[in-house]
Amino acid sequence: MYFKELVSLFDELCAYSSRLKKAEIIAGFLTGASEDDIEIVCTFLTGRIFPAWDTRDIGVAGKTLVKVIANISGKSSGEVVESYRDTGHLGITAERFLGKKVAMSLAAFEEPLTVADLYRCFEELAAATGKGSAQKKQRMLSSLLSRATPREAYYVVSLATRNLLTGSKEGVTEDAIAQSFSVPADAVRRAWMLANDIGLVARIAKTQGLPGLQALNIEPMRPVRPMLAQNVAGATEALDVIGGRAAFETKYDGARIQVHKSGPKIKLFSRKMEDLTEALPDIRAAVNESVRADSLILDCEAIAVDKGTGKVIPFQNVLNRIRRKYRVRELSDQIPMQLRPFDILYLDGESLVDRPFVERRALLEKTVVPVDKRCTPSEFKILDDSEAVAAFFRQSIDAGNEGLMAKNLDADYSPGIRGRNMVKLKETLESLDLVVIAAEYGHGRKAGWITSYELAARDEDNEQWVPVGRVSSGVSDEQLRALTEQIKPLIIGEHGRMVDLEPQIVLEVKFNEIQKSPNYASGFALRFPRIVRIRDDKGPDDAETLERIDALYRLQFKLREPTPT
DNA sequence: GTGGTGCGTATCC
DNA sequence: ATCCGACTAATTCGG
DNA sequence: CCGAATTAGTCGGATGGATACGCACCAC
Repeated sequence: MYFKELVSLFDELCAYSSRLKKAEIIAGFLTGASEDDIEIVCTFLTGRIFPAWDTRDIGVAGKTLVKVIANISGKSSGEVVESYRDTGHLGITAERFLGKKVAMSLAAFEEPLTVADLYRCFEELAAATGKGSAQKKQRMLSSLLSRATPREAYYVVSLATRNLLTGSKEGVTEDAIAQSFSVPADAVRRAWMLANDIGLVARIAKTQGLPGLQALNIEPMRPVRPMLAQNVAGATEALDVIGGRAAFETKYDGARIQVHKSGPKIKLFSRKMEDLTEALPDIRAAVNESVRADSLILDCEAIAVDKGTGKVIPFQNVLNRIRRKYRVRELSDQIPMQLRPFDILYLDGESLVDRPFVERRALLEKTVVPVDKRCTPSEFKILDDSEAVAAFFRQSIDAGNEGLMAKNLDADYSPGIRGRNMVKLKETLESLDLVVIAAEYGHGRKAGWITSYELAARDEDNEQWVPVGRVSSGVSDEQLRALTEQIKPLIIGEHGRMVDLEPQIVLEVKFNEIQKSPNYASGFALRFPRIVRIRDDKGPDDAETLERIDALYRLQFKLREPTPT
C-alpha cells in the first residue's frame, strides 16, 4: 500500500467531526487492505508507531524534527520554531517548508513511499543507538522527508511526534475493525485489552473472525490493559455513583504495577506495559514470599516508604526507583518499596476478569498472605454510610495517601474503561492566587493562542517574583482567547514559543500537592495545577508569597517526613 | 580518553 | 495526572 | 406515545511536574 493512500484516509478523517462517520470510513478502507498493511495502518491510526506492549521507541520528537526540517529546507532552526509558533503543529510547518523542494525530490525518487517503507524507517530509527546515533537519526529523517510529498511529510511528522490529529484513536479504530470484519465491538474490545495490540486484533479479525478473537486469552507474563477510574467529588457522590454500597480502598500514591507470576518466574509491568522487573528486586522478593499460587496476575500499587519509620513517602521517591537500570541495589536499600495488591485477574490457570469484584477480592486475600508490610493487600472496607466513608478518607489522607477508591462489588474487571464501577476520591485543597510572569503559545487547536502560563509568587525578602510552576488547564476556549488578548500588551520579551510578561495577571490556581522542585527557582512546584478562575479583581500585589507556599509545603508533612534523594 | 553537565526524549503520576 | 469540547447514548419532557 | 429536549457518558486533544536514561559536548 502506498503511503499516499493512507494520507488520503487521514485527510478524509479530518474532514468529518463525527466519530461514527470516521469509523465508517476506516472500516471501508480496511476492507480493501492486505493483512500486513492492516496491522500497520491500525497501529498508525491510533497515533502510535509500535503496539503498546512493544517497548521500542524512535527516540525522536519535536526538537530533533525542528533541526531536520531546518536542515532540508535550508532555513534556520529559529525560522522553523517561529513558524511552529504560528502553525502550532510541526507537521504543518514541515509541509510548508518542504513545499518548495517537492519538484526536485520527486524527480530523484520515482517510487513513492509505501506504508511498509515508512514502518521500516521507524523501526530503523528505534534501532539506532550508540555514539553518533542522534546524527544518524537526523540523516534518516532527512532522507525520509525528502522522499515524501509535502502532505506526506505532514503525516510523517505527525506520526513521529505522536501527534496525529485525525480525531480518531483507539475508540474509533475499535469500532471500525468491528464494522469492517463483521465482528461484535465487544469482542474487539476484549481482544484489544488482552493483546494490547490493535493492529494484531485487526489482523485476527480479518483472518480468523470472531473465533480468532475469542481464542485470545489472558495469560501470565503478557500484560493486559489496566482498569481505570473516574474522579468523584466526595463521599456522598462516591456512594451515589456506585449505588449506595461500595467497596472502599485506600488509594496509594505510588505506581501502578501488574504482577505476573508463572511458576518460579515473576515479571512486573507498569500501567503502560513497560517491563519494570529489573528495577524492583525488593518488590519481586516480597511477591515471592507472600504469594500462595503457582501462577497469577495481580493489579497493585507500589509505594515508597521511609527506610526507618516505614511510613509512606512522597511520589517523587517512587520515580527514583521505577525504570531504574543502574544502581538498582543501592536505591532499593535507600528507598524501599512496598506492594499493595488490590485485585487479582488470573489465578492458577483461570481467568478471573469476568468474576464479580467481591469474589476476586476474596481470592486475593486468600492468595496474598503477607509475611510483613512489604506485600499486603490494600486496606479494604465495605461501606454504605457517607460518614464512615469520610472517616476512612481522612484516615487515608492522614497516613500520607492520596484518598480512596470506591468499587462496585458486583463489577467485572473491564480494562481501559473509566466507568461508574470504579471511582477515585482525592483531596481538594485550597487554591492560591499567583501571578503570570511568562507564557507560551499553544499547539494544534489552540495554535495562535497563548495557552500556558508560568506562575510566580512574591518573594518578600527581595521583592522579586519567583516561579512556582506553570498552569494551563481549567479555562474554556473563550477565556483562553480573552487571556491571549489580555496578555499580548504585556509582552516584554520573546524567545522561541515563549514570551516574558509584565507581572499583572492573577490566576487562582488549584492543585493537589506542593512538591520540591529542582526546576523552578522558588524550589517548589504545584502538582496537578489547574486554573480555577481569572482574578481580574486582583493585582500582583495580592499574590501569594513564597513564605506562605513554604509554610503550606511544610504543613503537608505534619504526619510524615519527606525524604527526597 | 575520562568525567561532568546539559539537552532531548519517554514515562511515571 | 487534569480539564475542556464535541459527539453520542440514554433519559426525561412536552404536546 | 412519540419525537424533541436535556442530561450523562465517552473519546480525543491539550496541557501540568519529576525523574531516568542516552547521547553530545566540553574541559582537562
